[in-house]
Amino acid sequence: MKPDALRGHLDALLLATLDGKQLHGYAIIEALQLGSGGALDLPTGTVYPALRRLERAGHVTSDWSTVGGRKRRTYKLTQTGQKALHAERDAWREFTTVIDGVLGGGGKWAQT
Amino acid sequence: MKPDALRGHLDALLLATLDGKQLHGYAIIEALQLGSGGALDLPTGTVYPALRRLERAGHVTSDWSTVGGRKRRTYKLTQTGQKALHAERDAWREFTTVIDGVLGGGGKWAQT
DNA sequence: CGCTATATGTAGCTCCGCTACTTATGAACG
DNA sequence: CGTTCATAAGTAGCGGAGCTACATATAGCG
Repeated sequence: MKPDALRGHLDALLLATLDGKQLHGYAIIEALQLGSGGALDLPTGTVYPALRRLERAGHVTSDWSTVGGRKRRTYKLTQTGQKALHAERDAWREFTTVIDGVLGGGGKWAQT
Repeated sequence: MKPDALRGHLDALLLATLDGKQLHGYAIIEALQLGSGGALDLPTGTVYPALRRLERAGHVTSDWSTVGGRKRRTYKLTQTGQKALHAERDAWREFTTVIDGVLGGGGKWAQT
C-alpha cells in the first residue's frame, strides 16, 4: 500500500485502536499490525507525533507508567475523542461511498 | 469532506473519469461533481497539475482542439493508463478492506 | 462595456506521513 | 562482562501532493 493513501485517515485508525482500551504507542503499532493482517506497519515517526497531535486536540489523554523498568505513555480516548471517532467513522463511510461511486459508476457502464 | 482525504486517491478518480471517454480538464471537474453527487468539487489548481502529472507518467495523452473559439486540451487514457486504473482500483479495494477492518473490527467487539 | 461562464494554467503554501536518527532499559547469549 | 536484540519513546527534517490565489483569454448576454 502506498504511504500517501493514509493521509487524513491515520487519526481514525488511532482513535479506533484506542476505542475501549488503553494502549501505549508501541502497543498501538502492534495492534494495528495485527488488526490489519500485517498490511499496516506504521513507523514510530508516524505514530508518536500523531498521538501527540491527538492529545493536543483533546481527543486522547496520556499517563506515564513504568513497567519492567521501561517507561510507557499510555493513551486513552476522551469524550471528545469518542465523538471524533464517531465523526471519523461517518466521514470514512461518506468518503468510501463517494470514491466507490466514481471508481465503479463513473466509467462506461452505469448511466443506466 | 476534508481535503486531505483525497491524498493518494486523486489519480484513481481522474483515471476512472477518463475510462472509456475523452474529456478536457474543465469537463473532468464537472463530471466528478456529477458522478459524486456534488461531494467532489475539485479546484482547477488541483486537477490541472494532476493531469499534467498523469501525462508525464504516461497514463494519459492530450490533444488540443478549439471549440467555439476556446482552446481545449482533451485527455484520454493510454494503455499504461488503463493498467494503472486497474491497479488503482485494486489498491483502493485493498485499502478500504484494511481500513474497514481496523475501524470496524479493531475495537472492542470482534476478537471472535 | 461589464459581468458571467467557459477554459487553462502557475507560484507558493501548508500539512502530514515518512526517513533516519537518538536515547534508554531489560533480557538473552556467549 | 560485553554484545546484541526487543521494548519503548522521541525529534529533526524531507518530500510531495492538494489547495489558495492569482493570471490569462474568449464567448455571450444585458
